[in-house]
Amino acid sequence: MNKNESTRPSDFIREIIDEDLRTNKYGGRVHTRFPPEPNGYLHVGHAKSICLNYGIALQYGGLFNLRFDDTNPSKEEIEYVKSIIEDIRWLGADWDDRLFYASDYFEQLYDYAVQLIKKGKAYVDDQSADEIRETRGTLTEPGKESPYRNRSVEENLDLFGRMRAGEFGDGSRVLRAKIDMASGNLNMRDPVMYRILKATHHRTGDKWCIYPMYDFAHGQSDSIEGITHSICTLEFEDHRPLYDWYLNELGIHHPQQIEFARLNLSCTIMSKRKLLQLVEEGHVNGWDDPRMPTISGLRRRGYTPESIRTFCDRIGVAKRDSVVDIALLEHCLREDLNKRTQRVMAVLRPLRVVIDNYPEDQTEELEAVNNPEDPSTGTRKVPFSRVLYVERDDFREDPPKKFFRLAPGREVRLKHAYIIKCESIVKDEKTGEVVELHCTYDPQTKSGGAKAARKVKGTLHWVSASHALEAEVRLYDHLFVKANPEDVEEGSDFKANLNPNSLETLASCWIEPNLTGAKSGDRYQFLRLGYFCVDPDSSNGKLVFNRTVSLYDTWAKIEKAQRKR
RNA sequence: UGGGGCGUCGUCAAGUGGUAAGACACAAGACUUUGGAUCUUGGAUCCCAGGUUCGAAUCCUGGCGCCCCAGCCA
Repeated sequence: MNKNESTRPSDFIREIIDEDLRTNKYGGRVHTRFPPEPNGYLHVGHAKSICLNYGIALQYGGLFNLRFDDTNPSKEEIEYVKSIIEDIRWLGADWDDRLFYASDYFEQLYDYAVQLIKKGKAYVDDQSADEIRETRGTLTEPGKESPYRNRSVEENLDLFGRMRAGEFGDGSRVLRAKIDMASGNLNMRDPVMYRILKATHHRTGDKWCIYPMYDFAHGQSDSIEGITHSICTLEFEDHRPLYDWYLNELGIHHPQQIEFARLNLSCTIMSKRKLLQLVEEGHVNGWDDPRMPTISGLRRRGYTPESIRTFCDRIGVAKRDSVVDIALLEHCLREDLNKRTQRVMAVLRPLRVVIDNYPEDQTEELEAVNNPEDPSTGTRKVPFSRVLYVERDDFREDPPKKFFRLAPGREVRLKHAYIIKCESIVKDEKTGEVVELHCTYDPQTKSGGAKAARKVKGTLHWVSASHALEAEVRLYDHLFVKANPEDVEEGSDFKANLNPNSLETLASCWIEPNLTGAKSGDRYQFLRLGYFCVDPDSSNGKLVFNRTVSLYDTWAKIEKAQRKR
């Protein structure tokens, strides 16, 4: 990420920060954080938050912390903290040595709780979870005060100490803040601060058997770290009064919580719970399945961190619920890949072509530009010979209007090579399927040659049959068929909208020999087809490619329009 | 019938009383040895209704609509 402010849009959060800087609210400091709970993998929605928080720190010359909100040992795992760290690094955010965990603060948090008890602002409640729920009231009715609400400070102190000591069973008691059971804001109706959970924590082990709730841990952790602007999503708006209450009662450094709308993307889902469901029920092949909106999925798919950052900049930051068209993400991807990716030829659905008038034993090394967008990347040699493969889609026995590709009697240019003409076709006797094309080439039309200027309507990519490498190619499409996956019939759920064709595997494709030795993660543009990257499933013997995103396909659009007529 | 938010082009999103940026998508065209890339062109009166004002998307009043909250989850 860079701090190029001219391209960075302003938003209401930066306006608040500008104002705080103007009034010297935090002594000119700007300090943000990203506070993930390690109970799942990060997705693009998190990327938006990371880019926002890190971007602001960078822009204002401030600091950015990574802090795991690990206050619920029953849901959290070390596997998730590892993946989260890896993903944020990959995205390009940098927290220097400020990697923290809410669990680092358990002792301090405990002390804060004791302070509140001493102030008469917190009490131990012996009611069961059910009783607490029942007495919380409803959206329209106030709650009832707990019979234990007015215990003495001494008794509360004693009980809380014994809770920590492990004298009581899970769920038998909680520590509650004493606020207002009649508040219109349910979060203020004596919220639970600590619960008893005899579970092993991935960092603190069995040291604790009481754990702070999010509301009690989050704001105080922000405070301890000296955070100035605590940026979170809209659903925490209702929690801000509580966030403020704890900090005010404790009289400690008071960051400002600011809420923004989380990212929603069309044709996919962002709920961690549902993503987990897709993984566990085998609808996808893991968290890093290239169809997943997870950072690890996007990475494996071939997305660049730059393209994701650009995307996050372009979608803006606001407070209204919104659904961003996934086409924008894909546009940012293509824009980046177009500039940086080497062009290469690959034939996904091969159709054999024999150039009848080309010498049987001859091979030419033709010069091919690596990237027309970046001449400094130079050229490479591509072998040409008598037997080639072209794309099956590039031939039609009975071509429709505006079809500029190969057909009986038609001429076409082979990229970097010659103009060829289709003289005859060979069909499978039984199925009638076209299995081979016989063509002639015009030696005068060699690319770069004297008479190369002759124009033909179409240009095809190709590969020399005897030189090409065989590869597996995985084509991906949107995970869901509807823009809004939740748009389903009564009684059904989002899985009904899963796209049955989101993955198509092509087992034997042919790619130009220059890709020998391509490594996992390497990205290429397959000419006229799209951007592809080498999947980690590749072995020495066989390369496996993921289609990151297709190229804009004007012909497909024309054809679709023709079908409508 | 409680509390908290939000409503500007198909989708995001600027605009902060002076006469509706930009991006994506879409459509049309130019160019092209990737039907790629690139370039040009096109389109919103701002949820509704009143009001204030010379002038309102921006201010006031009243509606309507959408989202979030009743975990000892975050």
